[in-house]
Amino acid sequence: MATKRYADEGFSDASFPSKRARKTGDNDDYVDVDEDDFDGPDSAANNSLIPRGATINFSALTRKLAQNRKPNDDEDGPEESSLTSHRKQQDNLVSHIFQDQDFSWLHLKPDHASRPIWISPEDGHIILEAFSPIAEQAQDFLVAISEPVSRPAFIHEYKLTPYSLYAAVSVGLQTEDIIEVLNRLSKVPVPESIVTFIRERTLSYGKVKLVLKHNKYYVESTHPETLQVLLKDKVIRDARVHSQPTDNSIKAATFTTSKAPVKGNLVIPGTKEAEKKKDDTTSGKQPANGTTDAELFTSVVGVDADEVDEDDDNVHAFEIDDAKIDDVKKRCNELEYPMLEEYDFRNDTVNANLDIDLKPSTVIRPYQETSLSKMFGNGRARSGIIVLPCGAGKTLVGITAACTIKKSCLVLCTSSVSVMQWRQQFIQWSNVTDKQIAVFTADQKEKFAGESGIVVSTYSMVANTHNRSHESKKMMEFLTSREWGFILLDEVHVVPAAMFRRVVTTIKAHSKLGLTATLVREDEKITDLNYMIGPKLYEANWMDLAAKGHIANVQCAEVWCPMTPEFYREYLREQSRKRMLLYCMNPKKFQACQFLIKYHEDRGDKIIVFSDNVFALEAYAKKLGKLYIHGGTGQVERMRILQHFQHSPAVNTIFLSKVGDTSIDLPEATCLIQISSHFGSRRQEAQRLGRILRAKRRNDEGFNAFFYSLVSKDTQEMFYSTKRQQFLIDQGYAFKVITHLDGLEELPDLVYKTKEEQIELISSVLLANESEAELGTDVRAGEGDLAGTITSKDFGLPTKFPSVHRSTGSLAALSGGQHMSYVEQNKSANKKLAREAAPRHKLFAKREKELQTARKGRG
DNA sequence: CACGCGGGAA
DNA sequence: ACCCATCCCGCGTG
Repeated sequence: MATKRYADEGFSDASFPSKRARKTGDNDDYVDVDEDDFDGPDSAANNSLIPRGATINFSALTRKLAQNRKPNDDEDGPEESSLTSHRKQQDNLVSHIFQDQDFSWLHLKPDHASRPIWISPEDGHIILEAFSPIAEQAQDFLVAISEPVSRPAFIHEYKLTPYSLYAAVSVGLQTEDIIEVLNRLSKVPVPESIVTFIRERTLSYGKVKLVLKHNKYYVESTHPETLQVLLKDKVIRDARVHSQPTDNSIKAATFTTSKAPVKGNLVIPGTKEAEKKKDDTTSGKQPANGTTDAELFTSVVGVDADEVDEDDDNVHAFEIDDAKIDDVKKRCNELEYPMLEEYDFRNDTVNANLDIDLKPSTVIRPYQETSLSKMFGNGRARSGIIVLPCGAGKTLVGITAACTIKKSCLVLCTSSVSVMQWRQQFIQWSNVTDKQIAVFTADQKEKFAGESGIVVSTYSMVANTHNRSHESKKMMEFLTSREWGFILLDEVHVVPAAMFRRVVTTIKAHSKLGLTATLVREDEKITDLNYMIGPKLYEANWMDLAAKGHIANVQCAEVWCPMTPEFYREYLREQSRKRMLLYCMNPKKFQACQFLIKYHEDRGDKIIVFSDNVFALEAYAKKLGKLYIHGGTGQVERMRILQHFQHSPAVNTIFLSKVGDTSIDLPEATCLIQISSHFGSRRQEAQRLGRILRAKRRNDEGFNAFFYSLVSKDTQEMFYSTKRQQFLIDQGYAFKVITHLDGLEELPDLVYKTKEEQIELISSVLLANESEAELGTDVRAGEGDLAGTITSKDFGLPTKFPSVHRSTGSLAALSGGQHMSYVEQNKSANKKLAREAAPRHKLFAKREKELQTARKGRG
């Protein structure tokens, strides 16, 4: 094996990794063949990831290179012409996927077929062949260094960003190792531009840590020169504490040097390791290598962990005054050396320990263990964010982290319902006692007894500045006056909101863990989290978890409901707000909803129907004779309805408004129907889907849960629906479009079957709308607007109305012998729609312009 | 003091 | 371009 060979050649000294990286980082390495490389076929065949030592078949190589020439090269002869046509065919296929991007000029490595990734030199996008035998390991690596963009079945897309690289460095990866592994995985040599980008972005990011150790704060780095740079700054220099009074000029150049932290004998409770430890009394040995950072590399490229970590053996640090921490942090951000926070909780003797542990019966799942190993990989608690889908056990991850740190812990949630849930789950999974855990909300203001404990509260409780009750003030003093070992931020995607971000600064916590299922917002504030909390430590792949049976396998579908002529006429003449009501109340949608409920109730499913619009919610639920909950429903009534839904065989369907998105502890459901889905919130869509991910029974059909979006055809809903689905599509969910529900017409007691009923529905909608409109100060409809004219007030996009692209021709062909007729809505088509609808990014706009002028020049 | 209501905030 | 939720507080009852 080539790695071995390097060791034999004597490169295994301390500088080995960077030396080797320099060698392989040279792109020509893969094309230039020196005789050293002809060392037999076995060396390459055994390990597809070895860049050098591959047997190179020259004719194959030249053929490869020829094939990768631009297609418009001149060709003659009969053979070439067939080749040309083949190439054209290929080109069509490829350009369909990659749009206007053509990278066929890139040199493929000779053994490219066994390497699973491809890197775009222009924008740092990485394409992964998910069907590669080593895809899983490659995925582990890619998740660590880049941002997952899209992960459908076969081809995954990732993107290198400054943040992702920041995160990579922070979990312990080194610049040259990142480049090296990328190079080994890649079909094409890692482009120079990308190498430069990685070097630039990892030069300062993630290199500096703020560590609390033996109750002193240290600025720590594996690179002494980085510390020197920081000390050139006055603010930081002034914050420095010299342990022994020595002459500054000499002392300034020397740092405390110690062994780099290792995981050592830290055991995360609930893991297999912990299980082993219990049986094994002679537990002096290092735990089995399976969770360390270095393992990442071993699994991917077969480099020994020792080799990779050699640079990392020592860390250098200087102490700083704890009163000046905030100044130093701020200054480091300004200097572009953001400090990662690490908490050496095992050596914190000032803050009292909290005697909690997981119950012996509690065992965590492999991916939960993986996410926690990213956090505790070096034996300290790193601050950061863990992204897991709903129903995958985020709470247990948080609780396990708290049980590992064993210090006072503050948990913050978005609603009081989840406050109670967290408390309940803590008691369920760990041996925490009633006295150790306290709740702080508007109606319960408890403190824990003793030195240490857990407080569960809401963001608004802690962030609130105005109008404090006396009790709250006292409680806030309690929270702000003490040092917290650990702060858990549930639904961390809400934290960037201007108000909530205050909590991060007012509470003193040594380590912060953010949990979320959907690290997306429609604004760009999500990136702020990198510096407010820490980097993303782990993100699970939904499809992966579904395949392994941890979360439900969901069939997603978009049901197109045509508008009745009467409704469509009203729709066209109305303003946006009334339009929404009209497409929600579309009789065809009513019928589709009724049909789907019947269909799934007959299968024995439990169904939740979501509607953002309360008017529609009430109308649907009443018409179809189902129970419903919305914001106005009292707490007691809510519980009663949910109880019925959960236990009574007579109640299999409930209707929910936005209350269902968060703040309701929903029982398990297996089918979900959305009847109103306007604004394009990807997060809401994902959150709703998450409501059925817990369902894992009925495995016989292959799918355990169903997710339907009912969409009124040729309305704005089509556009929003596409936008909303984007997050799930990126996670790998395929939305099918249902244009016809077979058997709907034959449904007994089908609602709104006659024209008279439909007309009546319209007038009730318009009437309700009138009275409701009086409350608001909506702009009245323009007097001169004619029916059928799309006014300029309408969303500003009249020419790009998405329905134009979505309408299908013949429906007859789609209705097969099945209960439902499906037509595949492919991902790229969805993406295309989204791209056309949304304003293009500057970069793309520029590119497009260039291409257009180029085309003009040619034609 | 346990409620239910209305108000303000975001 | 926007409604629906939540939260907290304070006040009034039984």
